[in-house]
Amino acid sequence: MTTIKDVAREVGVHPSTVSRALDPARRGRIGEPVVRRILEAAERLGYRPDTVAASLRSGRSNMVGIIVPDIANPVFSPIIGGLEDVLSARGYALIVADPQPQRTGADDIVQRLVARRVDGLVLANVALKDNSIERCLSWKVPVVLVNRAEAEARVPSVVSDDVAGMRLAVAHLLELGHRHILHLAGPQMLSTGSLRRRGFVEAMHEAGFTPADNDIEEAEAFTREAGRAAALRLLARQPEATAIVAANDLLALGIYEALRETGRRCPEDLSVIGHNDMPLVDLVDPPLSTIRISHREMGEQTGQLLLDLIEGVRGDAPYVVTAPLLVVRRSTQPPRISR
Amino acid sequence: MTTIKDVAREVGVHPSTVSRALDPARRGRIGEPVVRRILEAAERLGYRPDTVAASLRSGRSNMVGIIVPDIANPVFSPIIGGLEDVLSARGYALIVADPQPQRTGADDIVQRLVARRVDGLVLANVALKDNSIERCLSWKVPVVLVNRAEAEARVPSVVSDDVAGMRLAVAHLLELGHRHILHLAGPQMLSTGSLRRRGFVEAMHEAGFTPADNDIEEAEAFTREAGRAAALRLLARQPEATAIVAANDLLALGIYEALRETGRRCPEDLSVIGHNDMPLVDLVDPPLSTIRISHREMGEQTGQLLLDLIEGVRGDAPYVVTAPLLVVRRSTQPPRISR
DNA sequence: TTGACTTGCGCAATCGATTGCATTAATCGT
DNA sequence: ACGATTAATGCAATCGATTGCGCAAGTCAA
Repeated sequence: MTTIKDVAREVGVHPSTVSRALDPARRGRIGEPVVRRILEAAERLGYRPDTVAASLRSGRSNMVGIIVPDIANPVFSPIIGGLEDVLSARGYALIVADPQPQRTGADDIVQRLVARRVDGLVLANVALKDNSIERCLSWKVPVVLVNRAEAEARVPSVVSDDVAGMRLAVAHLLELGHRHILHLAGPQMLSTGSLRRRGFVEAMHEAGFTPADNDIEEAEAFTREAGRAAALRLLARQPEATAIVAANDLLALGIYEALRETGRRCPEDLSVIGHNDMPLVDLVDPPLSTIRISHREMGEQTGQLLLDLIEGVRGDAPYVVTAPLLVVRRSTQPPRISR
Repeated sequence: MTTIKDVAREVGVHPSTVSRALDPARRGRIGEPVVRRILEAAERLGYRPDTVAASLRSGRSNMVGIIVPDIANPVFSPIIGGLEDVLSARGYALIVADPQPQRTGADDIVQRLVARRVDGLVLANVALKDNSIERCLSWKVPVVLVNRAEAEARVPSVVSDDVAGMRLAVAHLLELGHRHILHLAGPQMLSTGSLRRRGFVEAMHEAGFTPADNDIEEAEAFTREAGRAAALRLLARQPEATAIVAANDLLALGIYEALRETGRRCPEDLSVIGHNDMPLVDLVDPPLSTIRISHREMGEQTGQLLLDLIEGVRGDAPYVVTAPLLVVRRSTQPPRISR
């Protein structure tokens, strides 16, 4: 491994000069011909700056960490992809950490990442209350939330506009002629779960309806199985309803299973609309109508925001919302002529 | 941030003593009571070792990098998940890098990761020939391939047993009574593409058949669209066939589309079997029979292997294959009574 | 010509932990 | 009881780059 000293010796200058010449930002203070010779020598010797040594002295590591509950989740993986994209374009590396609940708490992970001197942190773990945020705040490490909001907006976050999304879903069903619309909500301890529930209620209100508590059922997790179970409860309670809006595609697929089990058909007997537009939901039977969210774009926005924060471009804590899109497929249709 | 010096001063010993006391491996050389006092003080002061400083001196970073072509790909994300799992359990952090073809070559990424002093590298980029491997070899950084094999087995790799998988698929179709079986192959520049094609041919041979070149068509990418196009070509050429084994689930779904377009039905007119068992293929119409591969497990094995390599536990370059599993759903059934 | 700046670069400290070697104190064999 | 080990800890160099400060030469105005 050739170091900065080797280059310095080769050119006949002091290492510090090499350091400056190699940094485009400080290159200006060095004479033009010297810079050229240094660049040339560095190239020739195959010099690669040692990021670790640089971090130690400068305090910046050019690394950011992201904490996700499940890397393989189709919601989070595109977020990671988008994030990594903008990060690497600016020379940052991304460390992904997936807290194993049984092994170590999420805030221990924050510690570990901070010990690695990450310049910033992205929190994608969706639990509404956990103290990772406090940890970051107390350590003064730049942090942004993604796919998750915080009640007191102390830190910036990037989320989909759940109210707008729910508005789209409700408007679509209303337009088809549905009047009795249910909501299969996600876990209320999770950010998206509660946000979307609120979005649903608000959207219904705007349309002049007042959903009863009975019209909403909460699934215990964002899984097909939990969706199936909750749908069974909900349908037993409200057999007259003609449509359900689910807080998430997985829950919607759970509804499919519940319908099959109870001998109903989608969309003839019940319209179902999901949320997220995850891969392949256009191929299930029936193809799922849903609200499309560009998670990759959310990841990109998160990266931009975090980098701005790290590099001090902005001091405020913006709350970025990305616009959702209605995708109509075949799981929604007008209700049967009723009564 | 409290450093090792602070702890030393607090306890009244030399920093080096603290360093040793904190490392379980070298703790033995330090007196028991001193160790206790150091541990206690470290705890009380909230000491966190600075990983960066340690890396600089020791040369190890406790980080490994993984280079993947697409983080959001349902094949790779569970691999990353499994890998991260075993890595973090042993105190390693995982950097994921996703080479943007247009921006920077994959070997540039290798350089960047090496500059960060990663202790090891996982290559998941599937192109059969690229020189990342050479880079790693020349830099002597431990590397293992995952979901990809190399002709000359210079470096260890973890792959699914494609021959066994194809054997399962072929045996299943044979057992159902199919005799004219086609293969929709993946791109042959990709490791899985060529391995599975070979697997198919070999499995057919073992069963006493000799697939003609005409029975195999290569898709240009592992995507639904490429699968559809290739399936169209293949079906036009071999309208008499009763079954297709696809190199991958996405291709199988592409076949579904081609069938729909040409007015055939699956499984009545043609049986289709995929490969990977990616999420949700049990919900498409019809539910896809496929070969299940545990990508997460592959990721875990990769992690183990890499750590062993890094820590010098083993010097050989093992070639780990994981066993695939046949999952029968509804896209395969006995052929119509023919002739 | 001189004093005030500016420009270009060298000097040396520094970041925080690790580690080979040196040193002191305690233990042992005979 | 004394030299030889052994055990426990201190010392100081080191990893490779960054950076505040300082110095010398050059520039410019008066």
